[in-house]
Amino acid sequence: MQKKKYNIPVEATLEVIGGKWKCVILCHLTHGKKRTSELKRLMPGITQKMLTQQLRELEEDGIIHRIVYNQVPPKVEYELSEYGWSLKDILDSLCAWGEKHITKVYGDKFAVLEESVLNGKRT
Amino acid sequence: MQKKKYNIPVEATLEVIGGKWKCVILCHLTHGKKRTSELKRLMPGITQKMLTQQLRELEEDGIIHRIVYNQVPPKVEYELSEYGWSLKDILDSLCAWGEKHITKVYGDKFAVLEESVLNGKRT
DNA sequence: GTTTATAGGTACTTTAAAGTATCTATATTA
DNA sequence: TAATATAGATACTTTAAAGTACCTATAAAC
Repeated sequence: MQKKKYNIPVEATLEVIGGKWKCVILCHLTHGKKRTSELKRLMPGITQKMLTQQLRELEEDGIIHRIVYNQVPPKVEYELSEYGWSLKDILDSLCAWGEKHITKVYGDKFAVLEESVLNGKRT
Repeated sequence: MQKKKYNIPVEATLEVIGGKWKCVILCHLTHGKKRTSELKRLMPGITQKMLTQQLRELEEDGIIHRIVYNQVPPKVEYELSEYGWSLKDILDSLCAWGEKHITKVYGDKFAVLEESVLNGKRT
């Protein structure tokens, strides 16, 4: 494997957990293994395609494990790998900062979680 | 200000420090205030436009301060605000994980940092 | 025999992110 | 007088990320 050159180590981290969805997926997985349909419910804004795409990439990077049950209808579960668990502190602090930030900006403990307005734009 | 709805707090964090450059800029600023030209040197892959654009956004979000010296040629410095410093732990752990990941994947302590190959593609 | 649930594939399109090129200002230096 | 350094603006283009629509399989339930 050729060496990738980074100008600063954080670039390597972002290559693995960067993007719109990966941190969100991983945060959910820190609360235990989840099957595909659960993840979809937890992330109402994600599409089927993006979900599987991101899961595949995380799997390739060794961050999560994919557990396939041989049954119909299909059942697949995802869980953090041991390597994925090494991201726990990062994920927790990202979540914690987000909570505080929401409080600071919007005044409330937490901006209302409604199943509407899932398109990522301010209402 | 209307309330933005997040499905999980980490989304709020990503809104502030997500994207290709912001974490990199902020990591550099954790080592002290930097003027524009310094940041450009530290991030050989970034363009003038992206640099100022990201700096503006970070400033708007209250993460950094822009200090303008009234002289010619112009001198402008950027530093983390107090609020920005609240991201210190996140930034440090992102960097630390990146270092370990590079070691794991590429075997070396650190993939060679060369000023070439800055286009973000594997060589 | 049609519908349901589950997990996913794939081609195509749209949108957002990022990059390129060219422009500004002005005191100082050569 | 022309070049230099610095920080930035702006219009435009390219590329990458994300989204849409439609397709597969199969056992069980209705």
